[in-house]
Amino acid sequence: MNFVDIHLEPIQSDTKKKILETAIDFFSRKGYTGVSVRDITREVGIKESSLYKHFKNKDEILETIFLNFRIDSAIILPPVERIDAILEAIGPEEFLNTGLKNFMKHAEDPNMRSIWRIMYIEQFRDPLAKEIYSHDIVRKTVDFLALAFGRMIARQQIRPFDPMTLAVEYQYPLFTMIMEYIMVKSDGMDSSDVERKMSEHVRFFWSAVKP
Amino acid sequence: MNFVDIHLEPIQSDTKKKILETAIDFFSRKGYTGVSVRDITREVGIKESSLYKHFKNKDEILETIFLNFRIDSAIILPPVERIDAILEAIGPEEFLNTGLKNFMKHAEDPNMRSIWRIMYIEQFRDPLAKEIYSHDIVRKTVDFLALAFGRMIARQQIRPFDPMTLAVEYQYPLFTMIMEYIMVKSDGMDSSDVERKMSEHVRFFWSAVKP
DNA sequence: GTCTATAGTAAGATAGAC
DNA sequence: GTCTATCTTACTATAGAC
Repeated sequence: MNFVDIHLEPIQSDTKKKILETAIDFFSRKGYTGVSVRDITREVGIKESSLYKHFKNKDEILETIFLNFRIDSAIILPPVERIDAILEAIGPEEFLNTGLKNFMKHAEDPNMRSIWRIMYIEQFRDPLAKEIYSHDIVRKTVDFLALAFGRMIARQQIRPFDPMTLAVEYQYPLFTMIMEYIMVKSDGMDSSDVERKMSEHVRFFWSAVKP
Repeated sequence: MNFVDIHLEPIQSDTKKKILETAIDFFSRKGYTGVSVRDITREVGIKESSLYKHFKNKDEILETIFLNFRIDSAIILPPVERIDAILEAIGPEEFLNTGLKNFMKHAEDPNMRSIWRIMYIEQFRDPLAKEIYSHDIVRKTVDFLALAFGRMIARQQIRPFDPMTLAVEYQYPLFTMIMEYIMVKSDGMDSSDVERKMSEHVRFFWSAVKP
């Protein structure tokens, strides 16, 4: 995974990258307040004082993680302007399946999954984490889907429900499943049950809305 | 709210109760590792050493919280044996609405909502919290619903889908909505949007499965 | 069951040599 | 950019007087 620092510059230094990856791993398992700078530097193999040559303080590490989450999660959804073109090309059922595939690709990276865990935890403690999760993930996704379902209805590709209701009905179960998926994978367990649930959901939803 | 200690004895002492409620409040906002014994005793108005007359250590406070969550969350669902009687009495749509009402009543207590936040946070860090949330909440609820939907199908009260699929389709969106509800309420914000989403979900689901 | 006092450890962070 | 050394504060927990 390619990280950027808080000035959006790519992180080149191996040590800085290792600090970040270790922090991501530890924060995701113990929470930000449950991990000390000592824990991180011990794992990286440097002294505590050296860490401060790479990050101003412990908080800047978390900021960096949040920033990279923002950037990398932004590409899960295609731009709103492309909705019509996509619906034209592949139809609504495949539209939904492709969205799922996009997320799965995004979540292939273990670092990314760990960052999801961090967002889940820190949203309760950190106002910025909460803002990022509830805005960049929840709201953005639901708004995008409401638009997409609106277009599907206009094209008579699905039955005429309220688009926002459809967006919630489609995405809210997925939010729970995504959390389960992140959990299962980070425990090194088999994820096929969760993935089956996701496919089954798309199927059920489609059967409920198809014309 | 009436708490019990780790030996299942009701907590009578006002100080012990105040320690527990303060811990619940603080843990729910900053996480277990983000709150010190000092933070708690300062708020309660006692010295740190006094806290150890009530709890063996910091960990025992968390154990007590988990135990009380287990006990109080267990009464959200009626016993499995009563499913048929309930379906007989009120029918499937009202069955679902009543389930929602039961949860809402359970979540009326601010302490209870704070404990839900604690479970959300600590499941990522604490194996016991994870076990409680994923078993006592997720699995138990879904299994209960699968049974209930199976009975509804046998009674021809809904269309014959796979009961487990129905359970997931019904409950997984609610898990996300419950989390939203807990969040919104603990921020002192208006919860009517989330509550509307819940009702709307029951309506949508019912329209998808009704005979 | 409260307090004062204190032990012993761990925390975040900095100074300055190399 | 790494290290040693250190500062200061904060942490959990206990001893013992009242």
